Amino acid sequence: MPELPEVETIVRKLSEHLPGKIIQSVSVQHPKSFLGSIELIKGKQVLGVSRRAKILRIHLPSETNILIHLKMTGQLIYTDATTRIGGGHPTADWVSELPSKHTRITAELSESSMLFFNDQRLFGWWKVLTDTQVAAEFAKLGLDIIDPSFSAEQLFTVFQRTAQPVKVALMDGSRVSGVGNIYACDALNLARINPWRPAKTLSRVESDRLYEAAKTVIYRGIELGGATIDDYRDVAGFAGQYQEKVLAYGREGSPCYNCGTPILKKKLAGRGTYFCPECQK
DNA sequence: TTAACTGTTGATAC
DNA sequence: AGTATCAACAGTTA
Repeated sequence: MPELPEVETIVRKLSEHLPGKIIQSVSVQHPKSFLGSIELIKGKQVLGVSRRAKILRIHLPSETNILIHLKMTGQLIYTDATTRIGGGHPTADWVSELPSKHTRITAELSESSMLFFNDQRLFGWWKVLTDTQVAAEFAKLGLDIIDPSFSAEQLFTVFQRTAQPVKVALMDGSRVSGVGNIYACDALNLARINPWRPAKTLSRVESDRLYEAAKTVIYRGIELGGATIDDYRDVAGFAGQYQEKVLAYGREGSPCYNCGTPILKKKLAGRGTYFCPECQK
């Protein structure tokens, strides 16, 4: 899925629509997708929507929350009365056909609005948790790479502590959150660092360069509404734009923007890794 | 036809 | 403890 920019794009849109709405009913089409009690969220009014790492959080009263992870193929699609009238909230054509074969959860909200959770591969989930339980979940995560309280210093410390390839360390959510495969490949290309370099061999200068590069590509991803390689869609069902601006990811054989050398694709820790053999030595 | 691939991350086994 | 591999699943591509 959806890495940090994709989830952030969804959070920003849902924040315009959901607060104030009442969850009138929730129907679960696939039991594996929903953990916890529907009764705890039914009739509750949405207070807000936020994000930590790649996890979306719907805040409800009484210290109750819905955490949502889209994993590889999850989608959250929002519709309301203005969607159908064709007013201020246009949606992709296929959205009117929902629920679809891949719709796993359907929530009916007040004011004729709906929230659909589609997830082809069934890795994603909704969990109903208390504030305390949410805090426990989040405690396992490293800070977001774009969190203002994260720093170049902290990233360097993360790298110093492991001999794993720097790409693996960068993508390890228990150390630092939000960087998935697409943005990791692009950040390393922008910083001109080889993905296989043992993390602890990076100099402070290189680590800082990677930190800035990662933030650059992630902010670019947010500005462009995320990357749609295959399944990711925004809440209205439309594709993002970052895939058209990728630096390395998916660009096998195309010239590196740094030096013109064709981008290679190899496997690193089981993940497709795109890099430039010349400037990312 | 079959095998390998896919944006995630937890569990498991060294 | 740290790290590498696999598995969850369905669909697409080679």
